[in-house]
Amino acid sequence: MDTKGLENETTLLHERICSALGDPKRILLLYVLNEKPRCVNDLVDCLKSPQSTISRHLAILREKNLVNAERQGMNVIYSISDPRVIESLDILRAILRDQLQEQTQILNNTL
Amino acid sequence: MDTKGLENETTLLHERICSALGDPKRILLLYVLNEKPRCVNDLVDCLKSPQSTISRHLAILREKNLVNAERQGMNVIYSISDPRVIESLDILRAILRDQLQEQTQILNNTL
DNA sequence: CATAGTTATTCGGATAATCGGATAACTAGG
DNA sequence: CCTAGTTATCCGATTATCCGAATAACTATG
Repeated sequence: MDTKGLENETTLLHERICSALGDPKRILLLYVLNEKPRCVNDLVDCLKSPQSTISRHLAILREKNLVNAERQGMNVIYSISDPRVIESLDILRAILRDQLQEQTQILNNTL
Repeated sequence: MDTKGLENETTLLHERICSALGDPKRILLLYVLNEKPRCVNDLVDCLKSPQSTISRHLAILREKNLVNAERQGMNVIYSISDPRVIESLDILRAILRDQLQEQTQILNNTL
């Protein structure tokens, strides 16, 4: 098999997208922003984390083009740039749900 | 909004699934295994990485229940346990493809 | 232009992830 | 049982990531 081309592509996929999903707060940010666009301060309130932390995570999501940042007066409004990211995460969420269900099933059978 | 429940879920999602996708070699492993089940040695040849590295990554994918391991004689055959992981990755790949296309588009317009 | 509000960046320290060689554990075959 | 082949784990070292306080940069308003 042509592992060469596939390897290049997966490396790129990781660098440009997956690495951004490698932190729980960034995943949460994406879901919160999926509800509606918000400014940084709102996100600070939502996630109850220091502003520098939020801003840094937003910078990473911005680098990967997963969110848009639009200045409105003093605020910068962040929004999801591609809803397919949520679609993708939702699939993983469904996998997790089934895994958990399977585990409790096994637990119930052994009792 | 109920950030509490969402936060718990995203934390779990990260711990149990997304963290496994946080390494380019593991992503590649998933795609290679998606073609067909393979034993560790085959994967070592495919990825051209030391056996200990491959085995460690496989252990992580196993922990997260993203791959199955089945002993067959001297070999351990690994396979994808849930094709939806690939489905999810393919969506991210599509996003990446569009991003790249958009970038080259911009590049062409400025020339 | 001084000030207050908002956001971005810098910084050092702490934690976690990854690597590959070495070794151990396991399995089949002679 | 001894050996060869396969896979898993251990280990130290390197590298990467994350954190939050402090600070800088930017924006509107008086």
